[in-house]
Amino acid sequence: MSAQYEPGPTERAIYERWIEAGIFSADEKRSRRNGGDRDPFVIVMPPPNVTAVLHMGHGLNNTVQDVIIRWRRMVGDEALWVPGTDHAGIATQNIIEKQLAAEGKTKFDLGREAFVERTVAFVEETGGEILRQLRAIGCSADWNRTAYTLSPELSQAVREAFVQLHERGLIYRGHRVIHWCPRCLTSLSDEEAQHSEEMGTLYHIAYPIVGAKDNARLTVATTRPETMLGDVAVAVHPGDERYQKLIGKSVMLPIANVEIPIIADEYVDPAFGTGVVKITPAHDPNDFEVGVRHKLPMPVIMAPDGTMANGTDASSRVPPELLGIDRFEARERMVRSLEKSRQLIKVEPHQHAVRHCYRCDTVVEPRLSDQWFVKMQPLAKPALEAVRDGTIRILPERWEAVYINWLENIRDWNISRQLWWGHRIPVWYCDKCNKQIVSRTDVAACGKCGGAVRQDEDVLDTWFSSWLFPISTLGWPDKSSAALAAFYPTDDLITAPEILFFWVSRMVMAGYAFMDAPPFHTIYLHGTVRDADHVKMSKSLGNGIDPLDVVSKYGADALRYTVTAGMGMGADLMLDHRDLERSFAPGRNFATKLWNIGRFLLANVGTSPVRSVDELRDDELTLPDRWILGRLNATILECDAALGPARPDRGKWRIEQRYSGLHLSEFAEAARRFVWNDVADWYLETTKGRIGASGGDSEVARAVLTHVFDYALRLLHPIMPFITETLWQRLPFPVAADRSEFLAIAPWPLPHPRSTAEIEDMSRFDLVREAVSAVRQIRSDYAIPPGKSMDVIVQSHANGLLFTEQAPLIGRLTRSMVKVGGQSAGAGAAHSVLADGSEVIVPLGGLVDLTKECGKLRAELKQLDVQLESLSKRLRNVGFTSKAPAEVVEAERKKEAEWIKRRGQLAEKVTALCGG
RNA sequence: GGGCGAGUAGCUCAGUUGGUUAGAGCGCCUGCCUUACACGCAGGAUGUCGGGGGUUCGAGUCCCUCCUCGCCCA
Repeated sequence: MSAQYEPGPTERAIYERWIEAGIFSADEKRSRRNGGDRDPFVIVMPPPNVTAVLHMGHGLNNTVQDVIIRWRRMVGDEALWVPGTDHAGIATQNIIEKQLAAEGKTKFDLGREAFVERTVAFVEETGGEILRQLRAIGCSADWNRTAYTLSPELSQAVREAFVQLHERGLIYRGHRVIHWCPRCLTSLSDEEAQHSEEMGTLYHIAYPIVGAKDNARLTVATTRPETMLGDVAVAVHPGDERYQKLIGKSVMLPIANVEIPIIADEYVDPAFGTGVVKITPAHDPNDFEVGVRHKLPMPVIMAPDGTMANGTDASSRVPPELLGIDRFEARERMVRSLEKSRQLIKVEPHQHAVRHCYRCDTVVEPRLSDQWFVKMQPLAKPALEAVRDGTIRILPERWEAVYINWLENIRDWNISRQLWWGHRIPVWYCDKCNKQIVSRTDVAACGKCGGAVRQDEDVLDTWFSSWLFPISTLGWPDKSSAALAAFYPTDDLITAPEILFFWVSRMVMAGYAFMDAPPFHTIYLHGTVRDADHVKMSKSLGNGIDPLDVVSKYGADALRYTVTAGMGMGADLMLDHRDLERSFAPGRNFATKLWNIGRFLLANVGTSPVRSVDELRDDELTLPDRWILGRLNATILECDAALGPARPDRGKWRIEQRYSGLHLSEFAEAARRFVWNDVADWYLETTKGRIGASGGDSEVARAVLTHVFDYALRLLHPIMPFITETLWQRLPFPVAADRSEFLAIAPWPLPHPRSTAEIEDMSRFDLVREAVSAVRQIRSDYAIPPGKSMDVIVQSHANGLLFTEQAPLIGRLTRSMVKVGGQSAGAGAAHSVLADGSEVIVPLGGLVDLTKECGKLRAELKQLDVQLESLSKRLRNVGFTSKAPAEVVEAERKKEAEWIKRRGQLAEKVTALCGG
């Protein structure tokens, strides 16, 4: 075995063997729902963009999923992790358009068909690269089931969903103001138009009142003066006394020179600005509502690309000198012009929310247009109820409130995108008879008049396909799909909070809408990966970490362990991109530690079969054996408690289980503590004198050490699959043991019932460890070189026998000669009093510093007195003894007795040594 | 403006329905290349649990209030 673990070649080879053995493939027939003998456990992967490359966000997200799916696979579930990608309409189209731009072309030069062909070719070549990268971090997805939103199967599901919802009256075509990205040239949903607080400017502009004798003017406040060319009215609140007399009159719109009415509408906030607002129905969603109420015209004064233009109903509102000018440039020019004509009254800084395109960050332009919408309220109802009644839980808990709040105020979903890349909307229009045909299959001619038809030019929002992922990837709408029967509903959905609305809540809606069942019972929202300054990692900011870089430097296991251990429930993960070594030290160090434990074990235990721990008799086991087996038991219980329960009991989460489980960092810590602090630091050291010796005890030590390491590797496998598999493959095993081919499918450890004897042994060995620490502390305090042997005397009333038995071990662990009982060494010794009142004495002759020794003991005594005083005070308090639970009081009494005993020992020592 | 969350060691975070002397990793200090491991071993230091008030026999944990930061939604 090499002295250094080499993750690179090892990981590749092992992954290959797993794939060849097909252990990641789930079998429908084995699912209990299909008559098999295993509970299905299913995770559907949040599909990355088909053009994406792996970043730490993916690394984190998929590590979490893999830890969970590997855990369930070992427990014995029919574990299925469905991988896939989505076609990412806007993002992918942007890439191709950029390529074209570099060639001096636009998509219009190619035409729609050629553009789509080129995009398909691009995706075929580079797409799915990210899924190959996921293999490098060990992801155990069922690659045979890899899905893609634009595949024929999933496209069929999209059409079926659209048509079904349309038939149910839940999809309709609407004419209204939507969010428009002038750069992507498409509409966006509310969720895709993300607002950020920005400092803008509030311009107060004077609109002359028509027919007023004294040249009176109304002052209107706006942050977007360029849109005033589309104003069709100014509005005041109907109850605003300042403007009562003006309602019904009109003002002259500056620059455009159009006369527009003064109207009254409840929507106006009289306290904001001057209490007068301009109404621009085609370029503001609220103004649009006002426009509808008052039956106002709706002139569009911008082209789709955000330049000023006389669009629908605008006649010549935009003056020639502004035509073709970008909206922001137009804003400045208009402000200058208003200033010149003294119609700019005031300019003040103003903080407001500005919406940006979530794909390209361009400021979104509200724009009047025709789009397809999904009516959300009926779909939201069961999705809301599912979380309220515990059918679905969200971890961390606080997100449930966010989810509920969003669904309660849900608005209709604009699913039209003016793109070429995506699922074309399955609607055909007959120009002859105006019939509109919504169809699952392509339509060639109008069914009513036989006239020619044309398909809707637009495509669907990418999320309209990904919201179907849990059902479409399993075969829906084919109701006879074996996969759907075996694996739906799925179990956990693991993703980042950013897409709770985009995707997660919509999947819940789709689950109920199309399967009448929730898609999963657990939503786990993990944190965000940030750099050392807490800034979210991103490629554009240059603060990203390439997971493959980490894999090649330190191994996938190091990456996975660091991520798992470093991430509290819902907490963000901080990693320093400038110092990978330090960032991933926890994982790398731990992997190395495992490797070295393995080296020790193989060098000492060897490879010949060991005895099975089940056949070891109690009287053969040493105290350390019983202790480590007890610790293993406790660790298994801790890991299970941190991870589970995996699913709700009878379809609904009971309140006491609802927020437990999936505490991956606690799972990682429990397993690490066992391996490092228990096995390596203590147990392994105790075997050093035993394994080499002849006789039966050597076999006992070989068996126990092998067993605890075997089980430790099983517990750690979900987190560090490669190194644990490598080591496990080399472990010696009992002859008769029924051993699986891979650790990846080896049974998850089960705890043994703990006996009273084991619990006693635990505290007995703890006392031995305390004695060892006491000796080591003395060695350190007196700077006695580690290599130099010392004499140690242990005096114990309570546990003399224990120390006599364990004296050789204590001696070996401290490099000393331990004698129990015997005469005190008097003044020339260092002392330590243990919890049970036993004393550890190290005679040091002239070496001992009496002042130092007395100071140490006195400080300890003083500290104990303070604690004892507070404890005794509590016990004297009748309120405490009468009101606190009996077992709490009892424990405190017991503790007091122990402390008093220890105090006596200490005080005696101080008197004897330091003269009181 | 509305809602939610966080503030615990230098840093990142645990801390279960209130109940031992508040923990871990990384970092820091001291000594060690002790034949598994210096990516390590042994020992050590470090906290008015954001401030204030309250409930309670008992508060990091529950309530109120203030301060700071973050997120989501208008």
